[in-house]
Parts: sequence; structure tokens; C-alpha cells
Amino acid sequence: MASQQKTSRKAAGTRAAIRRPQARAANGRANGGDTGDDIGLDALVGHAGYAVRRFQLWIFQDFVKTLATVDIRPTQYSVMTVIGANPGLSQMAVAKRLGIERARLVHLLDSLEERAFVSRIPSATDRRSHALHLTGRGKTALAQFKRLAAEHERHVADKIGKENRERLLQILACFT
Amino acid sequence: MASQQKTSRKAAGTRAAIRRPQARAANGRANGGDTGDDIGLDALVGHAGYAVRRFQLWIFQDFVKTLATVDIRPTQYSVMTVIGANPGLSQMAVAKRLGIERARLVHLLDSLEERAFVSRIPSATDRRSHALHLTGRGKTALAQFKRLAAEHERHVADKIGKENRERLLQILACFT
DNA sequence: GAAAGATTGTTGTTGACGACAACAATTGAT
DNA sequence: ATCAATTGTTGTCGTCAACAACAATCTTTC
Repeated sequence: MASQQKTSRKAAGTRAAIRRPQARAANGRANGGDTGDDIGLDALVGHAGYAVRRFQLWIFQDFVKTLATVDIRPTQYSVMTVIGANPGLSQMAVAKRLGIERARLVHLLDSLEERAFVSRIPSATDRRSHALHLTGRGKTALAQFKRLAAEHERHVADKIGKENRERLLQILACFT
Repeated sequence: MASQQKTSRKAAGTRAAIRRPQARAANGRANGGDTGDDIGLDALVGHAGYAVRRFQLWIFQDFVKTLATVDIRPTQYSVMTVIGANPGLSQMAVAKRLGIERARLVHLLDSLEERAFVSRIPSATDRRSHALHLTGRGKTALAQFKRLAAEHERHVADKIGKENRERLLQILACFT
């Protein structure tokens, strides 16, 4: 598997002096490759997926940073929010609503239950399923999380603009 | 670590019939937890991160599906696009431009080099770095990838609307 | 009412991905 | 000449999506 490539650095006995033809970007600007910035992307701009990926990365990092003091990640926050708004929901229902695998939700609930934010109560009507509830501690914690999340949301507004954020939410409303 | 919870299913000798108080959603609608759909999210709507996450998931899945015949993932496509538009770039420059770790780029380039799409040419000016180029095969392949990516982009436009897509790209232009 | 099929929670594996730490080779600065 | 910084590489760790299997349980069907 490309071993001759991977070990090229260490097995580089004779390093041929291949001329680099002073690569000129397709957008017409020269790029020495040193700064790493101001490099043309060409076809990459205009791809929604690329912009969304970069934005999602930024927004998640800010969320994690803003909620670092309470050690809550975006997925955990979404789970607690849905349970808080719809107590008694089953794990399947939460997973389907949030678009996460039920296998993944198991671990998420494990960690939230360890911290006594959520409790799995056996359902009376269906002995397979659990009715998910927030504990008292979970409710007060979620209230604080929401305040911090609102602060994070202000960071987003500061980054892309208040009205652009509103527009974004409106455009992507069909995915929530 | 919550072992009493994890093994509750199997070690459930006596299952207490705990009453589920017919959970009523905060939005006022009852939710049996069976459908899993039409569940209130409350505070979750209005969170940009959540909408963006769901959208990013959808868009990546469609990208992978649309480019399944050529077995190219979004990150691979972005790497080839940048190299194609800026031949001779170093790995550091590409990594910095795309916002991916240089450690990660190593594996990406390994796979692309195995398939003879990209070649690492030793730089003449800096014997530490590699000048990245598309091979002939890589160039023709990228042309096909771009056609498929354009088809994927049409899927996006069909999903959120042509003008909304334009607006989205404009809003998130600061992240590209 | 019993058998067959579907559902729910769980465990496990796989792979992509971001983050971080170390390292050798090399370059640049002092 | 010496020390710090850079580049590619290797490795580990944790998150996450996707998938497959399984036991317990519910639902359907005969």
C-alpha cells in the first residue's frame, strides 16, 4: 500500500532535483506554497457542501468552547433539549427525531444518565422501551445550558450577521 | 459506569410497572412515542448549529451517493480540486487552505496516490516539502468528478431552492 | 392461542474525521 | 555553528455515522 511512497522520506538516498515550474494558479496568481493562504479554490467556491462543512466546523467548535465550563457537546445538548420539551419519549423516538442512530443514542444516554441529567424509566405500556425524562438536576442544568447556548448563538450572529443568521435558519428550516 | 443501567434489560427480574404519565409535549401535543415524527423541538429550532448539522449530513450523503460510481468522498474531491487549480502546492499549503490537519492529509494523499490521481514530487527549493500535482489520469478523472459534483449541486438546488442555494453560498462565503 | 414478523434497546465493528503529540529531516535565524 | 521553526510522517485518542447482530418484547396473522 504505497509503501514506496510512504518511506520515500527516509529512503530518499538520491533526491533528484526536479524543477518545480513555479506553479501558477489557475486564477492567475502565483503561489509559492509558503504562506498557505490566498490560494485559489476555483471550483470549490460555489460548492454548498464545502462552505457548509467549514461553517459547521466553526460553529461546533464555538459551541463546545462556549459550553466548555459545563462540558456539554452539541449532540448531548440536542438530546436533553428534546427530552426536556417532550418528556416520556422513547429512545427510538428521540433518535428518529434528531436523526441519530439509536445505537449511538445508547451511549449518549449512558453518559447523561451517569451525570444524573436524564433517567430511563421503564415504559408501562411497552416493556421494551424506556420513557426518557430529565431529572430535577437535569432540568436546572438544561436551563443553564440554554443560556450558554444563547450566548453561542450570539457568536454566530456576530460572525455572519444577525439578518444572515435569520435567513440561514429560514433556508434550512426543512431539515430541522 | 452505569452498569446497573446497562444491564437493566437482561437483569430485569422484577420489572416494576411504573406509570408513564402520558407525557404531554411542551408544545401541547401528546406524543405516544410511537411515530417518532411530529415531535416538538422547542429551543432546538432557532439553533443554527442544529440546522447546519442536519443539512451538512444530508448534503454529504447526497455527495457520496452521487459520486459513488467513482468512489470519491467530499474531502478527497476538495483536495484534488485545490491541487488541480494550484499545481505545485505543498502539503502544508493544501492542508492550511482546506482547514484539514496535515496529518490527515497524509492519508488522503496516500489513497489518491495509490489510485494514481496525485503525485508527490520532491520540491527543488525545499527538500522537506512535496510539490503536489495531478497526474494525467487525475486530470481526466477530476473532470468527471466535477461533472458529477455539478449534478450533486443541482440536487442541493432542488432541495432548498435555486435562489436559496445562492443566498446560502453568499452568507457562508467568509468560511471558504 | 400459537407462530411469524416487526420493533426496541443493546453490543460490537468499521471507517471517516478532527485533535493532539511526538519524531526525523530540513530550513532559517542568531 | 547552534538553536528554533517548519514539513512530512506516524501514532493515539475521542467523536461520529453506518451497519450488523442479538435478546426481549410487541404485533400481526392464521
